[in-house]
Amino acid sequence: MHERTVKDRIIVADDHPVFRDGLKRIVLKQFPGAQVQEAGCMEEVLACARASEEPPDTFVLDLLFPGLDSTRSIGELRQEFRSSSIVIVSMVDDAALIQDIMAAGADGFIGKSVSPDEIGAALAAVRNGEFVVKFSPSGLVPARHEPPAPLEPLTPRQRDVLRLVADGLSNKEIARKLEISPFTVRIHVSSLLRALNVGTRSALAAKAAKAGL
Amino acid sequence: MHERTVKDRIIVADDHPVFRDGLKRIVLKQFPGAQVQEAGCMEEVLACARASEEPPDTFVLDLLFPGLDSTRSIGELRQEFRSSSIVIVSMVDDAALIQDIMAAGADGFIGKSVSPDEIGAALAAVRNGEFVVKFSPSGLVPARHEPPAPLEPLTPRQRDVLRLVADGLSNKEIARKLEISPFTVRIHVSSLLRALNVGTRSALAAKAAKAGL
DNA sequence: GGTCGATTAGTACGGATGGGCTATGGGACG
DNA sequence: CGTCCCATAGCCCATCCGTACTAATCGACC
Repeated sequence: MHERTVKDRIIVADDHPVFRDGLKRIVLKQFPGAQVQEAGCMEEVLACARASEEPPDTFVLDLLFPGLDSTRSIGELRQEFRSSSIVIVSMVDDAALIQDIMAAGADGFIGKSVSPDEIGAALAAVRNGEFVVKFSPSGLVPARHEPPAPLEPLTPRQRDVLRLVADGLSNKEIARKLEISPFTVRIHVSSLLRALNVGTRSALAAKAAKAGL
Repeated sequence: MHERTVKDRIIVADDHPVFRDGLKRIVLKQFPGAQVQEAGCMEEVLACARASEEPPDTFVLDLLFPGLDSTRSIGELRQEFRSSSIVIVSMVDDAALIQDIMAAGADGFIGKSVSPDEIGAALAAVRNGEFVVKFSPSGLVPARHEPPAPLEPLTPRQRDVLRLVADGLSNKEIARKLEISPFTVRIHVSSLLRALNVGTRSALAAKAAKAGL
């Protein structure tokens, strides 16, 4: 199928220059004579790919926009360049996302946490007709994102009070600011202590501060 | 102040090998004779940093875990290595996050989308004593450094107490933990209130939490 | 209409907090 | 040796904090 063993054309796309450089070096090490073209966005990728009569041999693409747009772009790329290899390199290693990407027509998925040598090997494998999914199963980048969550079940007034507690104001000061009675402020503070499951006003303040107010 | 012009020690940390390689190359290009050590996680960073008698000259750190944990780690690093430069390199360029990071004691913030040359220039600027924040392709913003020095003049014992205050512990509990008298704890708390120029224990907790303690 | 939750307001009480004061011992620096 | 800073410990006292209990108003929901 591929007679052209002399000069591979490989497009490397990543919006982060440093990473793009790194990927280019990996590719060149793996395919010494290859013609590597760089792109910083999807438009550049398409422009590069269409610039030549012959389709590129391999796309090495960062997940520019982690989301549904990506799978869509991959699908379109697969439509237009049926014989090219498409390898996605990405920070996130969410199993569902990977499945979507492979289903969209990618030939390989490689996590950025994988070492350069392994990335090179994976590229070679894909170039060889294999389908490769390779990322860190350990849990180095589980992309956890819970900080903005714990303030959800609070009532609007509770959030008002919490903000001011986090500023270090006393109940009396908070009362003046909100134009309510200090007694009422205490009610809210007490309910906040229960709601956030802490025992002191200071823990409340710390928790609020850490959660981004 | 720095007589050691011959051999800088620079620690480059990023959990993504490819990016780490790229950063290392940038650093070596900017500081040709430098001794560059690589780390893939915070533990390795600390191990490297403590391995030598002399503190490292510069830390170049990826935001390993985008979130509050990072500011905390930075704060601790700043505590332990007062004279080192700390430069954070990160994908995200959220203004609030950057402010938190600088407040936690970093000397510079650089987005990964910035070109290698500009990253090198920024590192040189920081090495030169400047504070640099650089992310959007637009420009270089020298950071002001009055507010970002909140925890510097504290005594070790004050920091001990502050950490526990930020956890929401009462004076009595802190006394038990530190095995000192509650009266003594109050002394430290009072001094902290004056030192950090706040009026309440809660403001203390919030400030400590924001500063990454 | 009845019930529930959110918000408001109050009283009473025990414990925690923070300022001001004094005092001792150990290092560091000159 | 004197001085300064840090850490320790204690006392007095005014204030603040948090809980418990009661109670009124309002809107939502059944």
